Amino acid sequence: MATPTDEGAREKLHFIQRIVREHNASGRFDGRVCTRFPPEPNGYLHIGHAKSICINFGIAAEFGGKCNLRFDDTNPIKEEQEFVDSIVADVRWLGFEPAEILYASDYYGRMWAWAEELIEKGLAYVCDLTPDQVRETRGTLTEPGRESPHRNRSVAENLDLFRRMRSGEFPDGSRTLRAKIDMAAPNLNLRDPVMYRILTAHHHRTGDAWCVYPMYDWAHPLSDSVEGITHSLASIEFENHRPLYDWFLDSLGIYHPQQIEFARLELSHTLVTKRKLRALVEEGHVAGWDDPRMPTLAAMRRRGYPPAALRDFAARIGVAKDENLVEYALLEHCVREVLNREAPRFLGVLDPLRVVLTNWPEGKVEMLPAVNNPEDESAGTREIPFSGELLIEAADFMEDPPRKFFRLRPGGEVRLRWGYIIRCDEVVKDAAGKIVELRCTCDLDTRGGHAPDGRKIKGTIHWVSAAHAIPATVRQYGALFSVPEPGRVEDFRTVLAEDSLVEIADAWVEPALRDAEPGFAFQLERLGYYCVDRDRAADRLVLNRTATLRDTWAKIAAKGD
RNA sequence: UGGGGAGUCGUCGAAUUGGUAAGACGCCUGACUCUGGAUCAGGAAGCUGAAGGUUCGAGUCCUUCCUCCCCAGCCA
Repeated sequence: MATPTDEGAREKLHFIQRIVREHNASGRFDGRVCTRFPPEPNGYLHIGHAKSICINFGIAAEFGGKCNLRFDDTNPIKEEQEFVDSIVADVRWLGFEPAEILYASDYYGRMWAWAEELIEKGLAYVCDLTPDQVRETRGTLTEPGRESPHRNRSVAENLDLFRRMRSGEFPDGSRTLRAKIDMAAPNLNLRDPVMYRILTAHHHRTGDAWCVYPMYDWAHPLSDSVEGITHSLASIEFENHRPLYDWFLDSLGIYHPQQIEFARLELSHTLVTKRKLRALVEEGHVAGWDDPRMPTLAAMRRRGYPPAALRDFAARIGVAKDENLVEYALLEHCVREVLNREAPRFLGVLDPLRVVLTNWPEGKVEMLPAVNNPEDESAGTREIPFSGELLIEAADFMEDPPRKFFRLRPGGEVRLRWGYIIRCDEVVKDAAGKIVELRCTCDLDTRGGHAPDGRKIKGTIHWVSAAHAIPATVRQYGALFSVPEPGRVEDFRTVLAEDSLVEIADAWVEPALRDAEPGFAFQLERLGYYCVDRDRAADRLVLNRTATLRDTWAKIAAKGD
């Protein structure tokens, strides 16, 4: 393993990597590295969790250690098996295999024994105060709290009461086990924190075996200790809890991991708060936890984001302690980078405009070869049917175009991708003046798009053969919120973007896409990256737009106005 | 106004730890191009929250101040 003094000293390491190196160098954990990702199974994982997962599994892999997936399942009221299943699936999808999948609830027995040990040491007591009374006696940020009248019960009485709490003798909320620390501590977490509360609830794993459940602050350090975790990586809001983490472990005199806190990720134009995401789902602002507009991993998977892009994103945003708001554009960049390299290309038209080739032989259909992926020769080629009646993108024709518009115009020429060069001879309009058809001449000598006379054709547009194209419903997704920091607005519901989902029912794609399976990711040339949604039916293709392509023309056009 | 954290280009984020402010995304130019994609080349953009101080020299050390975040769940 590298030490801080060797060549590696010049590498750019983040502060956690540095700490681990120092520990390895000093032998604090005998060169061992063991981390854990500890989600509570009360919701779906989001992009913020992906950062944590990548850091925890990444540190373990980097130092030849291991990383566990441990469910922090200490609150049966909020937790469900559905969430543990989705979390396991999401972690694996992201590309990580836990050394072990464990549950804090696996340690309930040991935790109980340790609690009795603390009582015997005079460091914990059963308190009969109600929740309201506990709050009233806790003090405030500037005033110390008052000691509970039950603080000095005898060990025997505490033990007796504690065991009776477990046997179901007392009603919910009537008693708690509290650590006897310091009601005047400036750190509120040290003012005799609750270790156990009485909760008559069915637990998704332990069933009805318990009616007392441990609090996070008590359960977490013990779970870490049991598993031999070396570096307990937590988000910054747990920094205030570290003294308590240390106090429990030191009071018990058991193996003591090092807790290290890092800043959680904030992503622009979205929310990474479970509570608010739940509200979006429950209030129907989105179609579910995996609605492709959501920042959950399930949604990103459905949207077509490759897991490799998320890992790359996590690596690029870095690890530090200051608050940060990462621009969504960086995530999109990572997504495009992977997809550009891997996604096969196809042609499809979202807003069709009919083109009739007046000189094309009646009824003739030609199969034209097309390259599947210019970034990957091994992706091979396919054939696309070409005929005398085509559909092109309405935006690729302008009757009176501005300067620098090099697509189709009256009397102008344009190349059909992988096809022929055509010239627009006539614009057909309906009674309302709307353009409904273009009558064009096809230069029959330009098959494949090459002009034998060497003339330059600046524009190339996408198309499909009207008779062969298959219909598709396309869901175009954009940012869920119209402002960069919806989390800072009084009510995030007021800044929900109205056009975050635009469904196009009349899109047409080339026939090669007919049998594409849900999840299949590809590029619709000149439009963006798409994937087949699980909503697709045998007779109806449903596509999700994963991301757009960079659109230089849009910028030019916008400036022109 | 108690305690704990944090302040470096628009956004992230480095700086061998006192030695003369990386890189990435975004933005702007240009080249190239059968995706106005991709790629390539170049550019603008921070005097490092502020003010003092130490020093030949400070983002790095000292002092004072300012701003932001977290904590008063029997949530995690």
